Amino acid sequence: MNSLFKALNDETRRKIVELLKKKDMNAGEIAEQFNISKPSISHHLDILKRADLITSEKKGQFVEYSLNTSILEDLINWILTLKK
Amino acid sequence: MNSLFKALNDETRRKIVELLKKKDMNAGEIAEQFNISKPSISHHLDILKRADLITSEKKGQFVEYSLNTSILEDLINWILTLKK
DNA sequence: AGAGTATTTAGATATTTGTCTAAATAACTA
DNA sequence: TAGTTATTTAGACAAATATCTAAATACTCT
Repeated sequence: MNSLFKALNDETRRKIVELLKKKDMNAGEIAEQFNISKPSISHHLDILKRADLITSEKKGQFVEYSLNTSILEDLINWILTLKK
Repeated sequence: MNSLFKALNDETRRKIVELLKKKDMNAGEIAEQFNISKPSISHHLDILKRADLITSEKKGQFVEYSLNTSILEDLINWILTLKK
């Protein structure tokens, strides 16, 4: 739960997640969408991956990232317990 | 959205929110539940309040805090857009 | 094998954050 | 009014975080 909230507590990472909702993208394509260096984006991707919010797959020299929506169930359930 | 994720990105604050789900509590009662100084708890309450997750009402010399679940709608909606 | 491209790792740095103690503010009580 | 209790504000500090550049790794292609 901690890693999930931590991962989403950053505007850049939330935007990455929103991008990946539309379609899978490789690291370079993701980085293009931001005015942030590639190493920084790589770091954000790592945090999202540790939180299980995204998965990655090596495709030749590219690394393709995909959204993993199943983990969001946990988040929704936590929130719903608060709303009774 | 930013302040909401920031507010929830802390174990102590999430526990405060869970406590307030059960019943309204004043600042001192909340602080009793943690091994953290009262000023620190006061700071956490301030962050939760800025995120609109809780409200406060002065009652004599006490300040009573309540959970505001309506703001959680925004959070759920954001998550649901990701799940399509 | 060597050059070029994609991505990550390492190390540095400035900012943010959670915590503390001490002091200030506010309200009750004798 | 003076003392006590409840809470917040102020200021300091260590740890965490987002970012950068430079270098390393991994893959492609001629």
